[in-house]
Amino acid sequence: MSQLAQASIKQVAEIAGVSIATVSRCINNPDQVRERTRTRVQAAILETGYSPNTIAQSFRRGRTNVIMVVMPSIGDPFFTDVMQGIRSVVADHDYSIIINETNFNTMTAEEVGAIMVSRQADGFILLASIFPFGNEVLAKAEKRSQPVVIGCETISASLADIPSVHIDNVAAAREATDYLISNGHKKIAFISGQSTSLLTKDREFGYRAAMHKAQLSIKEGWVLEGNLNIEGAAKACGKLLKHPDRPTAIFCANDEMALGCMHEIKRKGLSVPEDISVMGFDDIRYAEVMNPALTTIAQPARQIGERVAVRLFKAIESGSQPNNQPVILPHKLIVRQSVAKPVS
Amino acid sequence: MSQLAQASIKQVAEIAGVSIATVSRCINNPDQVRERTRTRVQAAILETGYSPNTIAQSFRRGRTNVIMVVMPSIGDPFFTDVMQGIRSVVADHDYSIIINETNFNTMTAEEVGAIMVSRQADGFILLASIFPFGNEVLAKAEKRSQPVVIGCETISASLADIPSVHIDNVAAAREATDYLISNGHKKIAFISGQSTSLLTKDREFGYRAAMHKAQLSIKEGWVLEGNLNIEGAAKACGKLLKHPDRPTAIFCANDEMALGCMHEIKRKGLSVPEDISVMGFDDIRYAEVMNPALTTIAQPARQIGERVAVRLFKAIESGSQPNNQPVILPHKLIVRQSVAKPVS
DNA sequence: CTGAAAGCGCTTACAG
DNA sequence: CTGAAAGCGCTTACAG
Repeated sequence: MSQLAQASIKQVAEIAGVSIATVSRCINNPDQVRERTRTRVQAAILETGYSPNTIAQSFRRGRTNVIMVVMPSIGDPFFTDVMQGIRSVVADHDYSIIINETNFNTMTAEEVGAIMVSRQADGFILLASIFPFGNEVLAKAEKRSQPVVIGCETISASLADIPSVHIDNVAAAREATDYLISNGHKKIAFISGQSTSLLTKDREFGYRAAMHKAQLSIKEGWVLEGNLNIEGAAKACGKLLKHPDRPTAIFCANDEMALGCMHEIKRKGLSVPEDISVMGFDDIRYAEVMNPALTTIAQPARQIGERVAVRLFKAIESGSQPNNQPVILPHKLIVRQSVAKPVS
Repeated sequence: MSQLAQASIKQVAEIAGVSIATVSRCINNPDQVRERTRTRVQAAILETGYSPNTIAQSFRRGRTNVIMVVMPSIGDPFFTDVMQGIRSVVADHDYSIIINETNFNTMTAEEVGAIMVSRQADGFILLASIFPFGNEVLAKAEKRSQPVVIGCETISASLADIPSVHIDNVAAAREATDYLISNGHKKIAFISGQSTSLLTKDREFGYRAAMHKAQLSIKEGWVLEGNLNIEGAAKACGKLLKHPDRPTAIFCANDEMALGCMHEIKRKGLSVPEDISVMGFDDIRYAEVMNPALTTIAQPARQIGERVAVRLFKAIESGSQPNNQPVILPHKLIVRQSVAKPVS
C-alpha cells in the first residue's frame, strides 16, 4: 500500500507474478496484454505506487518527449502569449515543455550550447538572443541534428539556414518612426537594448532608415542603450531630457523601456504626450492599461509561438530541418494615447 | 573534425586508444588521469565534438542535478525576482534550473504529481497552487522523498509538514485593508482570485477580518472573483462601479488585477484616487510606473526565492525534509498614489 | 499473449 | 594510473 523508496518495474513484476516485459507492455501497449494479466499488473502498480522512471525511459528510448524553450527571462509579459501559442501546438503531441532562462541573456553562448547538446530535450525553441557567439553554437546543434527553431529574435545572415519565425523588425521600426514623423515630430530619439542584441539592431536600423528617408538628422546622444528594462530606460530617458536639443518623441525598442520613459518623464514633472511622445514595441498586456495608454507595435506573439512549435515538430518528426525559409509574420501599429503632435 | 551523429564515449575512447572508463574519468575526475593520457583524450573529445549524454549520466547516477521550478505562468512579472533569488542560490551548487508552467494553474493535480514523481529533477520548488487536490499529490511526493519546497503560496493546514516560505498573507491583507480604513474608507470591495486559490482565500480572510474589526459591513456583491488577471479584474470592477452601493475603494488580491481596475475606472470616465482608491498586492515592477503609481503590499520576492532554494538544497543534500516549520518573511505596505481619502 | 535477453551510454568499485 | 566488468531501469525484437 505504501512504501518509502520508489518502486521499480521489477517489484511490480514480482508482485504481479509476471516479467518486467509484461509490466512495460501494460504501461506502453496495454492491448498487447491479456486482460486478466493486465488487471493483475495494474493492481500491483497501484499497490506499489509505481511510476516509471522517466529518465530511464528517455535513456532507453533515445527520446525525451520534451521540448525545451530557451528564453531570456521568466517574468517577461511578452512571452505569456508566445508560450500560449507554443502550448496549443504541443498539446496535440505527446510532449511536455520545459523552460530554461538565459538570465537576461547573460548566459554565455557556451552554456546555451551545452544545454542544446545535452539531449535533455528532443528539440529546442530559442526565444533568446545568443549573438554574437551564437553562430557557432547553432551550427553545432544543427550538425548534430538537434532540431532548433528560433522565435521572435532576428538572426544574422550567416544563420539564415536555421528555421526562424519572427516579424520584420526593420520594417516595423520604420513604420513606428514614420508614425511619429507623420505626427509632426522631427526630433526623435531611440532607446535600444544591449549592443549585442541583433533584434535591437534591426529596430534601430529601421528607425535610422525612416529618419534618413525623411531627411531628419539624428543628433549625437539621441540613440541610447536602455538594457531593455524599466530602470535602464529611465536612466537613458533622464539623459534625453537634459539633452541640449531635447527630442520631442522617444521610440523605445520595447514596451518595458517605454514604461520606464513614461515614468521618468512624469517624475521630471513633464507629461506624455503633451511634452514628449513615447512609442513602445511589443504590445505587452500592460501597454493598454498605462495612463496614457501606450502607442506601440504589436507582435503576433501567440501566432509566433504556434508557428515556431509547428516547425519544430516538423523537424523532430522528419529528423531534419526541412524548410529553412524564415517565416515572417505581420506586425501592427497600435495607436493609443502616448503619441501626439509636438508643441513646438 | 566534424560528424553528423552524436559521438559517444566509445568513439572517443577508440580514437584516444583508451578505455571508456578513462574517458569518463577525464571528464569527471581529470586528476585521476595521467596528463599524457588526458591530453590524448581531450584531443579526441575535440575531434569528435563529444559531449556526454546527460540523460545517460542522470540515469546512471540516479541524480539529474536539476531542480525544477513549477509556476503558474511564464510572463508573470512577480516571478522575475523570485527566480533571481532562486538562481543566486543555485549558482553555488552544481545544479541547473528548469521551469515548468502549470498554465495558470489549469494543470490538474495529477499532472503536477506526474511531473514530481517522474524523477526529471532532484528537487522541486512549487510556486503554483495545486489546491484542492494538492494534499494527496504532495503527500505522495514526500513519501517518495522527492524534496519539495513551496514558495509564496499558502498551504493548507494538512500540508503543514511540507516546508514552505511565504509571507503572512492574512496579516498583509489585514494591513492593506486597515490602511484603506485609516484613510477614511468605509465601503471597501475585494477582488479575489479563483476560489481554489488558498493564497487568495488568505488575503480575502485578512480583508474580512479587518472589515469586521472596524465594524464595517461588506455588502453583497463587494467581493468578486477576478481570475488574477487584468481582464478578469476589469470585468469585476465594471460590476462594482455599477453597484447600487458603490465602494469607495477596491482592494485587489494582486497587482495585475489592480491595473485592470485602474484601467476600467479610467475607461468609465472616473479617476483614481479621486473617485475610487485602488490597492494592489505583490508590488510587481509595473506598480511603480503606473499613473497614478499603485499603492500595494510588497512581498520580499527575491528573498523568498533564496530561502526556498536554500531549504530545497538542504533537503536534497540530507535526503530528507529536515525542518518543516514554515518560514514567514516580512511584507511591507508600499504607499504610493492610488489611495486617497474618499470624497464622501 | 508472455518471457528471456540484449542493450541504450554512462560511472565506479575492484583488481592490477 | 588504467581497464574489464557490472549494472542503473527500462524497451523491444525474438522466440515460443
